[in-house]
Amino acid sequence: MANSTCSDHRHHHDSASFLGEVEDACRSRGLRLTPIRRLVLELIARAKRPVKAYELLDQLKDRHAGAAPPTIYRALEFLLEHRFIHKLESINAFVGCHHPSREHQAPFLICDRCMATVELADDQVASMLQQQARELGFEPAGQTLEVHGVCAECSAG
Amino acid sequence: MANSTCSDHRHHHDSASFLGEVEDACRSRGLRLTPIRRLVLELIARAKRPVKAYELLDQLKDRHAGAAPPTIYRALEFLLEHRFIHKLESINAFVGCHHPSREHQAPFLICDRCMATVELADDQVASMLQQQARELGFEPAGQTLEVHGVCAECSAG
DNA sequence: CGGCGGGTGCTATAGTGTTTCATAAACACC
DNA sequence: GGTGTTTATGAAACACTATAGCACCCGCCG
Repeated sequence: MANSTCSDHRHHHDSASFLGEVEDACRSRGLRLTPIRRLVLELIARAKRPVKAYELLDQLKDRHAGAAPPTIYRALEFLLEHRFIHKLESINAFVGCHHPSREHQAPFLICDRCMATVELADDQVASMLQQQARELGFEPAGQTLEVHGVCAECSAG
Repeated sequence: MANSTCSDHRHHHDSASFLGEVEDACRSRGLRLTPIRRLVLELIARAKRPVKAYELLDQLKDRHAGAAPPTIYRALEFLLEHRFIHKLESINAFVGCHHPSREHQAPFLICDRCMATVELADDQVASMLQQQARELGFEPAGQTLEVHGVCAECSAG
């Protein structure tokens, strides 16, 4: 399973267009996509799989000597805050957001064999959870929806 | 919000009955609920909130000198494997399972202010996700469903 | 007896994330 | 342009989360 399964709606399939989209978003929202942040985003965008913070750090060091854990975590914090990337909490890794234009809390499928992931386009699940939460007087702010299992390619091969 | 919101179906509300349920389950399934495992389960059951591994370790040390990280993690592994507890991946903490008898992948509400949690009884969300996954050829094995936000009590007070 | 398997004790280490404080760059305003 | 404020970065140390590896013990079974 590649990191792109659906072709029924527009979202970036290459890192270049993703970078461009984020740049535009930052310009129009007045956000500062500093060199470090851009580099980190680029590393995430280029990876075909979720990437871990210290992997990013190692790669970042090549292009930015002196990078330390806070360097990476600050960049990740920024990118997360503005929803340019997602954190997969169950594996402590980060992926680019495939629909950065829309507000969303997308569910992820995570293959435990090859670590490939798919971000589902579905909103329904998140809405249902929000509604259930509100019925209990709980004001929802964010969700983590992650399905582990084995992807088509891995179970075939 | 207390750690018990629904009254519409049976589940344990006190740690004693929970412990009993788990003991029964272990007896009938031939599992070894060793003293350490039982202690850890008891600590989790007594807590009103999700508990972190090293909190458990500190508490365990009082009753079991020489306990070290592996001690705790082994016990947790056992309890997770047999679904007597859940791990909340987004906060690295553990809670007792409120419906240990049924197979389930329950969604959790997690209050970011007071850290209280609710395990929803709902199956629908998990089923929907499973179905969506299967339609993509993905064989689901387990889910992490966690909603963060602010609970009724915290937004009132 | 002897060996196997699961559980435990213990040390060390890997992996993940944060605090702290000092410095520097960008921005807002007069 | 200067000044004050906010925001980003550099750097070291630290805190938290989790696992590896190996020795040992004990119960079980042939």
